[in-house]
Amino acid sequence: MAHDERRLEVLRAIVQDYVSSNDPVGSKALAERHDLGVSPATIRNDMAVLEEQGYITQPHTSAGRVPTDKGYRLFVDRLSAVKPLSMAERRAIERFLDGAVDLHDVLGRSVRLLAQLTRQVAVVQYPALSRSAVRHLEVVQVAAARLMLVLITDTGRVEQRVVDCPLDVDDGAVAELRTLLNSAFNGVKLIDAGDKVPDLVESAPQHLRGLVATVSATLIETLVEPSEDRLVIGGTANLARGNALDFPGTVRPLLEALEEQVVVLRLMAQVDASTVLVRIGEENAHEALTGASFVSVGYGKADRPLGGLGIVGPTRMDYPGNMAAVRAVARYVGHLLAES
Amino acid sequence: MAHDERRLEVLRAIVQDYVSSNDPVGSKALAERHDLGVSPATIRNDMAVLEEQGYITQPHTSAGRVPTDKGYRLFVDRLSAVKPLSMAERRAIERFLDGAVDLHDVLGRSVRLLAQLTRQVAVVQYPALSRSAVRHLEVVQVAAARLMLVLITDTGRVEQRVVDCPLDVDDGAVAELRTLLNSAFNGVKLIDAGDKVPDLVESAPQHLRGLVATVSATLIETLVEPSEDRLVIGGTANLARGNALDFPGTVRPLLEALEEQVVVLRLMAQVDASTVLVRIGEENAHEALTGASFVSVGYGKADRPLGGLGIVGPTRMDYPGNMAAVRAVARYVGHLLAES
DNA sequence: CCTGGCACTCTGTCCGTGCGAGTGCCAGTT
DNA sequence: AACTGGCACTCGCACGGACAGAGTGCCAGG
Repeated sequence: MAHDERRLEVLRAIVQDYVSSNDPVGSKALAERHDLGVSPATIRNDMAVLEEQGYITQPHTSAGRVPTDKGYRLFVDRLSAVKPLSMAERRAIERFLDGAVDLHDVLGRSVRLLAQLTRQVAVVQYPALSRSAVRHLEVVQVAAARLMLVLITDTGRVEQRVVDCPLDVDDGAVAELRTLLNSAFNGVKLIDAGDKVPDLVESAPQHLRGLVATVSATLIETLVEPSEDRLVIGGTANLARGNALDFPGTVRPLLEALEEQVVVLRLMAQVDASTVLVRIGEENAHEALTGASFVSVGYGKADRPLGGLGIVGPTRMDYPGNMAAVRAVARYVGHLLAES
Repeated sequence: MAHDERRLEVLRAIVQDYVSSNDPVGSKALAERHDLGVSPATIRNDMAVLEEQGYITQPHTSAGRVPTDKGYRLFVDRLSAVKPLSMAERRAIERFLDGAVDLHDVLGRSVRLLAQLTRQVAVVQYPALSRSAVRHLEVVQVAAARLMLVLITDTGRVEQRVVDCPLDVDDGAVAELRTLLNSAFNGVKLIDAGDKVPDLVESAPQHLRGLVATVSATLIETLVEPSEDRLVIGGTANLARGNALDFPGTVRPLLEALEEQVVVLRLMAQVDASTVLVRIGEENAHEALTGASFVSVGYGKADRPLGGLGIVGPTRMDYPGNMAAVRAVARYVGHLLAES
C-alpha cells in the first residue's frame, strides 16, 4: 500500500536529516525539508508506528526521533543506493594511490585516503598470507647455527623469521637449502604449503633432511599463525571530532579495541570482495563497539579476497557515501596488488 | 641560602601534588601533606615569589597554583632523580619483550609495553636504515623487465623496492647481479653505501653495467629517503583518559600530529642514547603539542643510536617515573637488536 | 485517511544566591 | 629579619527555580 511506502520514506528522511544535523528530528522540520505531501500531524502518526516497530526512538519525551540500530539496518538494506563517487573523487583515489613504492606504502596510503574520504577511522588488513603464493624464499645465514628465513609473496608481502638449527650450517648447505625450498614452494599458495612438506623432506638429500625439516616447520608455523595478521589503522583523530555527541561516554574503549586488533580482525574475517558488509551498533556484539558501525569489504578476487578494508564510525554516519568510498578504494587496492 | 632552597622544595611539592591530584594546589594542603616545617602563610609568600619568577601560575584568582612549563622544566632539571624501576617492573619488561620473533614484533611489543608502563601514548622508531649495515641483498625477478630488490639489515629490518629495468633481464643476469651486489655491499653501513656505487659500476662486467647502475640508484634512493623512516605508535587510548582536564580543547590536533609522524620524527632526530630528552609543552614549538610533553631516548649504541623511542603525554605527567620507563625499555630494545 | 488545533511534557538555559577555597596583607611574635 | 595567625576579599562553582521552545499525543472535523 501507499501507506507503508510513505512510512519508509519518512524513515529515510529521518535518517538523512539526523545524519546531517546530529539533532533529533521532529515532525515539523521533516515536513518542511522534504516534500512528503502530508502535514506534520500525519507524519507524527507514521512516526508513532515506526517507533512501535522499533525503527526509531526518542531520547526523551518531547524530543525529536532518532533512528535505532534496527532503523539504520532497514535504511541500509532497503532505502539507500550506494552513492556513486564523483569523477573528482575517483581521480583523487587514483592519484593518491599511484606512486606507491611497495606494499607497506600502498596500504599506508589506502588507510589515509579512506580516513580522509569518509572522515572516519580507517582500517586496512594486510593481504592474508594463506591466500598468497610464494614468489621467493630466501635463506640468510645469521650465525653458525642460525638462519633467517625471508618469504616474499606475490602480493609483495615480506615475512621474516629466525630459525635456530640443531647443528652448524655451512655455506654450501645454505645454497642447497635455498634451491630446494624455492623449487618446492615457488608459486605454491601458502595455504597448500603444508602439504608439500613431507614430499620435500623425503626428496631432500640425506645430509639436509634435518635442516629441511626444521626450516619447513618454522615456515609453516609462520604461515599458520593468524595472530600475525596485521592491520594498518588511521584517522583515529576523526574520533575526537563529534566528541561526546557520537559515542556513549568516551571513545576510549573504542580506541582500545582498535589497538587490540583482534576484534577488528574477527570482523574482517567475514568479508568477501563482492558485497559491502555493514555491521551496525549492537550487531557487532562487542561492548566497545556500542554505538559504532563497521563498513567493510574485501579486496582482491571476489571469491577469495586477499584481505579486507573498511571504516569504523558512529552508527550515525553517511552509509551510502561511506560504502561507496570503501568499495572504490578496495577495488583500486585489489588492482594494484594483483598486478604488482 | 636556606631561603631559596625551601622555595624549590615548595615547587617540587607543588609539582608532585598537582601531578597526582590534578587539582590546583593551595598553601594549606601543601603544609599538611609535606612537612616543610613552616606554616601556610609562609608558603604563600614563597608561592608569590615563585609565581613572579614564572614557575607557577594560578588558573584564576583564588584557586591554587599550577606549575608552568618553566616550572616543570626546573623540576625535571634540578628537582627530580630518575626513579629506579622496581624489580617486578624490570622482570615484566624482560618477560614482555623476550619471545619476540622478528623486528616488527620487537617494536610492537615495545610500544605496547611502554604505553602500559607509563599510561601514555608510546612511540617507537624503526632502526634508522642509514646506521644499519647490509646483511643481505636479494634480487627477485617479478616480470621480464622488473626486479624486486629486498634489503635485509643487521637490525633485522627488511625493505623492498620494485625496480623497472630498461631491458629484459634473464636468469643468469639476476644471479650475477645478486652476487655482485652482495659482495659489494655486504657488511657495509648503509650510510656509506653511496660511496661504493661508482666502484661497483666500474667493476661490473660490461653487459651488466646498465643494470647495476639502475639498481644501485634505486637502492641508494631507498636508503636516503627519510620519509620512509617509520614509526610505531600505541596507547592512543590513554589520551581519552584524563579527557578535557589534560589538554586544552580536544586531543584531536595531537592525534593528527601523531598520525602525521613528521613532527615526532623531527623530535626523535634529536635523541641520543645516553640521556633522556624531555621536551615540555611550548618547548616543542608546535601548536598541536601545546600542553603536551615528550620524553624520549635513543636505543642502540650511545654515540650512534639506531633509533629513538619515547612517550607523549600531558605536561602534567610523572616525569621521574616515565623517564625511568623510557630508559629501561630503550636499553632492553638496544640489547635485543644488537644481538639479533 | 488526513488535517488543524490544543494541552501537556520535558529539556536546556539563564540567572541569582550561597558556599568554600584560596589568596594577600598586616600586625604581632620569636 | 623571618615566620605566623588572623582577617577581609575575590572568585569560581554548584544548586535551584523560572522560563522559553520544541515536540508530542490526541481529538474533532473535513
